[in-house]
Amino acid sequence: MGAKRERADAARNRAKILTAAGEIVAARGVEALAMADVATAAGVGVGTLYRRFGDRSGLAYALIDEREREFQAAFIEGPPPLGPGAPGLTRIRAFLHALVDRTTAQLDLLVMAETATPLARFGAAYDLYHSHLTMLIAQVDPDADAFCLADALLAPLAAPLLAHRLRAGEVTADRIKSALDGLLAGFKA
Amino acid sequence: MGAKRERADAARNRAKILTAAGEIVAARGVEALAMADVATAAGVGVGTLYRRFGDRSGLAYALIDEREREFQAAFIEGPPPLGPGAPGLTRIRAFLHALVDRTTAQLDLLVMAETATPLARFGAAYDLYHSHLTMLIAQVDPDADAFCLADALLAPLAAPLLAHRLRAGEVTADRIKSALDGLLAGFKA
DNA sequence: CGATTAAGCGGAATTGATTCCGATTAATCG
DNA sequence: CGATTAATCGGAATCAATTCCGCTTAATCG
Repeated sequence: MGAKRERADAARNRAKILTAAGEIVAARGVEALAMADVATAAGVGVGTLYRRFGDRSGLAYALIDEREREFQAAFIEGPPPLGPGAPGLTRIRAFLHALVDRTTAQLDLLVMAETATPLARFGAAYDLYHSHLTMLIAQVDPDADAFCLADALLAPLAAPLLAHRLRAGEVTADRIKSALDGLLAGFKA
Repeated sequence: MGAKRERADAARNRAKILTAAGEIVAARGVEALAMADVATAAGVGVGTLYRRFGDRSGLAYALIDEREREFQAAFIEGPPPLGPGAPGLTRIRAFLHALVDRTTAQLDLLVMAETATPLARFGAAYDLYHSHLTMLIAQVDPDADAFCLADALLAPLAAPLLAHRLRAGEVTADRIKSALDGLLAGFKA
C-alpha cells in the first residue's frame, strides 16, 4: 500500500492545489472549477495537477476525501447503529439514511466526482419510464410513495450501472430480473 | 407539437448523418464516434451535426430512437402484460424485465446517451458501499440475492439522481428516507 | 417566374481537458 | 558536501466537443 512517501515539493503543491480548488468552489461553485484556473491560482503548472490527481473528477474526489473518510470510518468501525453492534436491519437502515445525508451535504462535488462532465440528460426516456411506473405503482398500492418507489426500481437499471455489472461478469440479466421479482414480492405487503 | 416540417436538404442531411454514424459505430464502436469524423463521413459540416442533434449524446439518442419508440409503444399501448389490460403488479414486473432486455440490447449507445463523455469512476466509494451493504443484507437474509439487492438500494441514492430530484424540488431527503424504510419493511418477509 | 426571408450550411475559432517532454530539483549515497 | 537519479515541474501542444457567424438556398408569396 504505502508508496515511498511523497517528495516535499509534491506535498506542498498538493496542499496549494487543494486550497486553491476549495476557494474556487466556495466562491464560484463547481462548474467554475477549471483545471487551468486551479493551476494558476495554486501557482503550479497544469501538469502538476494531473500528476497529483489524475483528472478533474479525481480532484473533486480529493476535495471530498476528508468527509468521505469520516463517513466510511463511521459505518465500518464507528458506534452503533451505523457501526458494528446493532442488528443487521437496523444497520442497513442507518447506513442508507446516513448516505442520503452525506450525499446531500456535498451534492455538487459528488456529482462532479461521479461524472466529470456536467452529465447529459437523464434520458428523455428516464422521465417517461418514471411516470409510467409511478402510475402503475399508485394503482397497485394507493398508500405507497409511488414517486420514490419508481426511482428505487428504475435507478438500479440505469445503463451505466448495468454496463458496469454485466461487463465485469458480476451478474446476468436473468439474475437481475429475479432480484427485481424478489423486491416486488414485498410490495403490497 | 409539430414544427413546420423539416426543409428537404435538412432531412437529407439528417439521414446522411445517421447512416454515417451508424456505420462508424458498427465498425469501430461508440468510443470512435467523434463528431468531426461523423461530419466528414456524412459529407456535411460539424455545425450541421449540432443544429440537427444538439450534441453528442443527442446523436446517440437519435441512433437509438427507433427501438426506443417501439419499446415505448409496447408498454404504453401494446398488448398485455406489458401494455394495458393486465393487473398492475403484472405490468410492473413485465415492464422492468422488458427494460432490462431493452437496455442490454443497446448498452453502449445507451451509456453514451446518458453520459456523453466516457463516464468517470463509479465512485471509488460506490464499490465500498456496495460490499458493505451486501454483507449486511446477507447477514439479515441468507436466502436473498444480497449482491443485487445492494445495487437496488444504492443506485437510487446516486448523486446525479438525488441532485436531479432535490434541485427540482420534487422530493425531500426525509421523504426519500421514508421511502427506503418502506422498501426495507418488505425485506425478510 | 423573381423577390424575399428564414432555415440551414460549412468550417474556422473557441474552450477546456488531458498529454507530452525537456528542464528542475529533492532525496540518496559515497 | 558534490554526484547521481528518479520524481517533479511547467506549460506548450494536442484532441474533441461545442459555438459562431457570414454565406447559401429551399420554400413562400405576389
